[in-house]
Amino acid sequence: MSSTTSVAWTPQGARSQNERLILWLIRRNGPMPRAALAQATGLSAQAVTNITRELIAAGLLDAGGERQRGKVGQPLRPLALAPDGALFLGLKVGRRMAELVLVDFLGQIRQMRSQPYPFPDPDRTRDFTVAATAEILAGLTDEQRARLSGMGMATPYYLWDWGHEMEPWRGRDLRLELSERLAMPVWLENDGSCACGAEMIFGTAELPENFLYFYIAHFAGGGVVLDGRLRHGPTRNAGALGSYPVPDGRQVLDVASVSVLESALGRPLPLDDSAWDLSPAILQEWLDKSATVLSHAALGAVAVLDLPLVVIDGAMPPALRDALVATMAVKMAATRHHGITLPVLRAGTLGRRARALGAAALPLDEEFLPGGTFSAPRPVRGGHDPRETPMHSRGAS
Amino acid sequence: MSSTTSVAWTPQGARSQNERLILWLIRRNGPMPRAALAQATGLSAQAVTNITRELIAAGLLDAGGERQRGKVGQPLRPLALAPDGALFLGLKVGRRMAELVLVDFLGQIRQMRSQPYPFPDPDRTRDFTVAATAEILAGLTDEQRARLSGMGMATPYYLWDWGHEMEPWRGRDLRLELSERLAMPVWLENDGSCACGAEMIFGTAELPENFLYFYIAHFAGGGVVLDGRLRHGPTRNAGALGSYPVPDGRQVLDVASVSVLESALGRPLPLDDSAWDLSPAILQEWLDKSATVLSHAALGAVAVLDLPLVVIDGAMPPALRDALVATMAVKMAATRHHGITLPVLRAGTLGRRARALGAAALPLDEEFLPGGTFSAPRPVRGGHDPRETPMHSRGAS
DNA sequence: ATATAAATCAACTAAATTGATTTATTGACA
DNA sequence: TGTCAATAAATCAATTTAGTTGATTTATAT
Repeated sequence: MSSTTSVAWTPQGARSQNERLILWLIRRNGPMPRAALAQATGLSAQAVTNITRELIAAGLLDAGGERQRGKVGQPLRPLALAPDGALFLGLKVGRRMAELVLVDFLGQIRQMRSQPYPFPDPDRTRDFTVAATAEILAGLTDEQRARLSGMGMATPYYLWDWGHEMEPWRGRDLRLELSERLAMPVWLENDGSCACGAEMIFGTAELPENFLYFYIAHFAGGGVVLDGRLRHGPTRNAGALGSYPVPDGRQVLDVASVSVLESALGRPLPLDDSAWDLSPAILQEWLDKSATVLSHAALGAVAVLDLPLVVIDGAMPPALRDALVATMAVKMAATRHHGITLPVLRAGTLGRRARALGAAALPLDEEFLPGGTFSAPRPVRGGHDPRETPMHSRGAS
Repeated sequence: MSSTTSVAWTPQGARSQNERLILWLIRRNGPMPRAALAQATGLSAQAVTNITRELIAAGLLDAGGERQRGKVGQPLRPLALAPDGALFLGLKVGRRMAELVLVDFLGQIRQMRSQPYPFPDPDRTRDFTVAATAEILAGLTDEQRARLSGMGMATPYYLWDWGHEMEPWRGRDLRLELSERLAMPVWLENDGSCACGAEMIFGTAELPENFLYFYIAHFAGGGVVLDGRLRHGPTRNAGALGSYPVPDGRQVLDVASVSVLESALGRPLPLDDSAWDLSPAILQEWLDKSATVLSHAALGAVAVLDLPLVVIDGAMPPALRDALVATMAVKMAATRHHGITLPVLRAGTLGRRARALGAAALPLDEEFLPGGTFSAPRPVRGGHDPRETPMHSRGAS
């Protein structure tokens, strides 16, 4: 017998859920008139009127858009997300650089601060974050500060396993420390899953309900999306694609990561979007081996989960990412795959920015997305669960 | 942007959902008093009173159980599932035998018919099913016939790929044919997923919310359970563990199946629960190789999905199944698994009966389980979705 | 006899629904 | 070109579903 810890439905819980659903539909499709929302949700026109009235009063939706005429009947009045409806901070802690971004309700980056380092250190990362946050907050109006939902953090898990310099991370709870210093709720999620979440929420391409996502940076990671929801798993370790076992007793991370390429090269690669100067032989060998293990992992995931799409993104020049996708397609077709349908392969749309954007999406998810779209953990501060508070109780602006 | 086709919540939809939740809790925990149900669901005692009153009137719950005294206060009056609340037919079509069972609301097998064959043929399977169903129906009262929810079918997918004798299955829709001949709704699901669903719904061991399930019979298959729900995937091919790619360019089904063991042996093995007479050398080699590929697949699934448990069951003597579990545990620990927590391994509790029981659970899921627990497809007959009809509209018996 | 806890009764509330009404447009016709 | 019916969006008013809360009844242990 399996234990399903479902929770009962109540009329009281419905409103908040339906508010989130409407915001999500507009985020996905762009500005929508109320009639289209009624159709998409299955709710009555009246219910949509009631819900959107409150969302407009709360400053989350904007009804001021151009009326759409042309068809018979009253013209459509599209409702758009209000860019200033909420603001979010996103912190990415990487192997060689930390990055803090301020993102608005539409996913536009409004501010950005970064700090490169030879290796990440918890104390210095905390100090950088506190200082950079203070700087950013100083530039906001009172109204904007009141609408800051919180901060999300994206870091690789098990950092301390990656070298003795990273040992200080063991046992540290930077999320808690930041939440106390900054006096705001802070969420934490694996960087690969964050990148995947960013692609779902802010990415520019249409995505199916189910797909696998690889993110290749200094480390290799990723995420799994099922039924439109990013999975995190019981111990928040789902999408640990770097740990996926591949032939020869190795794992994906032993082969397909930028750190492997840097080792072969004997020098570090640029941290910005400038071109990578690589010898063709080294590049080809890395591409070949990486594509082999990644396609092996992709096929395994497809056998287990029946996924129609695999997205590949990473902190690398777009041309290299596209070459990796192309090589994977060849390798995958050449592997025995009786009984499974080969997935479509596609490059991601966010590249280097994906992790910080995904971090910022953690508080957005918690407050504004329908149940578990991005599956964020509970925040540190406060005993109350924001999911239980309807958005209109934020009050009109 | 990912597309989430969520549906809005309404007070009207809540009742049916909460009825299912309460039935599920009692199915899982055994007879429960109303107070415990209120606690488990988060609903008020009054709401539980209202819901259970209707479920009792509909003949699905039985309040006649012994009062539990011993604690201070009014004694507990446990509510139990009514065995005759609903009946279900389950059809398993295997490589060497078809089996039809009649199962009651508690999961007890009340009737069973079987037909062995050298290989399955759609016409003969259909005729057997129609005849056996008529026989079973003839033995029921009118009341019982009215409470028959429908039939579920468990078959391997892509049967026609397994030999030219199975070619007639290509393009056949036996589900539709049976639904028309029997004038009842018929559901279809992969046999490995059915076995997994049976373990969830009728199994006797406590299971976590997330686990992987292997079912080793003539073919190898399985299922994945996430958040207490069996996944089927966009094209109903999730849990295709037989197609999982393993080292040496092979797949799980090339190594870990009873058909491989029969080939090595040069003769078929018994279809009932009698002991298997195997040479130790052949057995050991099969165990060794099978355990290797299964543990490889299990580790991959754990990397992607963060699963704490792997269940292994199959159509084989329990001792052999247990030996397979033990061998897998050794292999898995010996594989490199940096960054992942090894799952617990455990044998299933249903063995040979799992597939037919799981087939019968398909209509049960559709009508009585909370949303998508077993993720059954929609039935063939009728335009209406039984999920939208509250159970008490079935009327009192 | 009293405290305790289960279960129910009665009254109230949240958030939908349905049906009638208002509003702004297109397209037909004088 | 001006007027009016048809159309469809959006809103208003009343109703329904299915919860909740607080008071009451009931059966037990101490």
